[in-house]
Amino acid sequence: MFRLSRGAEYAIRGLLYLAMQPEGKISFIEEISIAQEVPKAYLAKIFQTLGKKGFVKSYRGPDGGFVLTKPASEISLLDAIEALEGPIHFNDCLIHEGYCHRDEMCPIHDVWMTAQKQFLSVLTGTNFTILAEAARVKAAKKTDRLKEAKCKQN
Amino acid sequence: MFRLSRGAEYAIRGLLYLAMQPEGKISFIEEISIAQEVPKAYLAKIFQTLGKKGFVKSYRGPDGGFVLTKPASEISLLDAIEALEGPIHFNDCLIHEGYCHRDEMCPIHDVWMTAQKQFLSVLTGTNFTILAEAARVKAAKKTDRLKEAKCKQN
DNA sequence: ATTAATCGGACTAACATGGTCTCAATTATC
DNA sequence: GATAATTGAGACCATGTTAGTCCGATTAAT
Ligand code: SF4
Ligand code: SF4
Repeated sequence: MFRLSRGAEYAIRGLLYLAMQPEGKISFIEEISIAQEVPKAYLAKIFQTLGKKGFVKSYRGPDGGFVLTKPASEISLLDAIEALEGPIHFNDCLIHEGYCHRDEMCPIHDVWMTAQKQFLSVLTGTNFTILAEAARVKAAKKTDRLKEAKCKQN
Repeated sequence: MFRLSRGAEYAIRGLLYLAMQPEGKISFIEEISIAQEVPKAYLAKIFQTLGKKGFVKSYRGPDGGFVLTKPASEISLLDAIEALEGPIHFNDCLIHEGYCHRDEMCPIHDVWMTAQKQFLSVLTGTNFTILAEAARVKAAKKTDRLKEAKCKQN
């Protein structure tokens, strides 16, 4: 179906939130879920798998929560997605050479290969510092637009 | 899940088969299903939707079967896939501008946009004459390899 | 009439998705 | 030490999608 799962989408939003916090600040699930508009219970489950995969560290008890375990620059968008969805293969024949016995005579195989390669390179080329920075820029632009609109009203 | 559905895979194989036949030759389901290793009954259903979408024309009765309605060069890989799976959107926010109200402040949105654009351009850039030609080249190479191997044995 | 093919749709089993809910464990604070 | 806030683990569930099968109706060539 070529569509990002909801779970992965939420994982990305969650990690992005952490990446935008001051270094080392502990954020708890409710805070993230409200800011990023993700169902709290679901987000909690997602962060558990994110924890198991080693992207976040958790603290229990009051004032507990989550922080990133690595610098945001070392977590790519692909990492986040694959943590939730598992490895990406556009078609079965891309799981490994010879998985589909038709691949050596199949002209479609190669198309999938290049398509997937390009796709993955976009996702690996984007990490969470880039995203956090882009978010700040976009937010600034948005407030600019709002100010401008207000100006015109007067 | 970012994976091609079985149905679309079969549709592509079926269309490729038709594209490789001499112009205007009628092929029937069983023939295609054997050549392309697709479950016959399933392929039959797939060809019905392919018919409704206007890619193939059908003839009933004995000696009936299917032919392409347009030149193979005018059917892109994307056409084939979307005929079976419906339109492709990597993420909900790509359905249309504003579908996700976060898109104007979301840094991830733009990444999906470029990723999807690239992906679609690969699929639209590949049509069934290209594929048919590539198939012939690959087949030739394969028989070459076999001959070579036989040579070495002696 | 027989036969070979598509047409149309009902039906199914298995799996994936997108959650919720509950209870247990941990820990800061009073 | 009691309380409260937080994560941890996992059972549970409703719904939708996938990948088919199967059957009876229709069409047309012989
Ligand atoms: S695209 Fe070709 S190689 Fe890949 S699964 Fe389909 S038939 Fe096999
Ligand atoms: S990527 Fe951003 S804009 Fe797209 S659906 Fe997720 S939050 Fe919305």
